[in-house]
Amino acid sequence: MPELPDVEVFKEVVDATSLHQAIAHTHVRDESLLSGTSRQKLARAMSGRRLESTRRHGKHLGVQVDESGWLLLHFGMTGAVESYRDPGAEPEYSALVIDFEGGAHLAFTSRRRFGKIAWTEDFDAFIESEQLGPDAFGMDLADFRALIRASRGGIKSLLMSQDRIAGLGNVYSDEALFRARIAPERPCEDLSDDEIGTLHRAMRRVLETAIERRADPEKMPDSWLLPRREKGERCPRCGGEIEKSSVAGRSSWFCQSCQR
DNA sequence: AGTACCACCTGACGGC
DNA sequence: TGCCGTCAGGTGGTAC
Repeated sequence: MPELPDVEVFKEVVDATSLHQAIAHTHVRDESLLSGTSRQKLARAMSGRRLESTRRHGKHLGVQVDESGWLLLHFGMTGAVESYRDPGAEPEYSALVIDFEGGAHLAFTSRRRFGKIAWTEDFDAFIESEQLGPDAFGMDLADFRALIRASRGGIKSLLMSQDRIAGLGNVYSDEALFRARIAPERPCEDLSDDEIGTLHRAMRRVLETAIERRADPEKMPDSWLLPRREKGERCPRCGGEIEKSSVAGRSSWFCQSCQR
């Protein structure tokens, strides 16, 4: 689930609920998610300190812990952050729980356990070491055009390549392509400058709208593809049948007649 | 460089 | 009801 809009919403949750309170305890519930750090290291880095700010890059969320460093969260295919006050309300599948003085709690969950928890002293260096491309939102048209012009493969495959452009996953790359009326398997080199411009605008619009609507699939506009990713569904534009095929190893949904 | 396939892990859903 | 196969919005390794 968590692509750029979802992670942006998680960032807002942390910002609204969990900053500037002293950390009483950090509980690592699932050690297997720790990457390059340990239970002891995390506890030492975090206890008594405060969460000061957050940053998002693509699908990664960074939470700054005083001057000491950054807690880095990646959500995999299932995962979320949740804030709550009643200790009995700890969510199922929590992998990391932070207790604050004053009674609030923040949980990072990972149902399928594809999530990742890391620690770094330098956020930008971490992003670089993960070989992530620029954040999809930070790419202006010139950057975006240069990226596509430098690529050979299919456009959807490129949009999902986190090392080239970070943040889009299967669903929102399908959505941007649907909006721009471009077929997912179109080779990058075939796209006209106009199409690249249209796709850039479509991508930004899709991400903005999804964030505004709290990344909740139920709340996406009727004109979108997202509510119709199912066999037998019809295109909201032309009424044609929405099709599914395997593109870049994932299930892609698209309209054969609108998208070229 | 780009892609295809498998693996990781757990749960939901449809078919029988 | 219950079992089984299939699929799920991410990523990493490997092989071509």
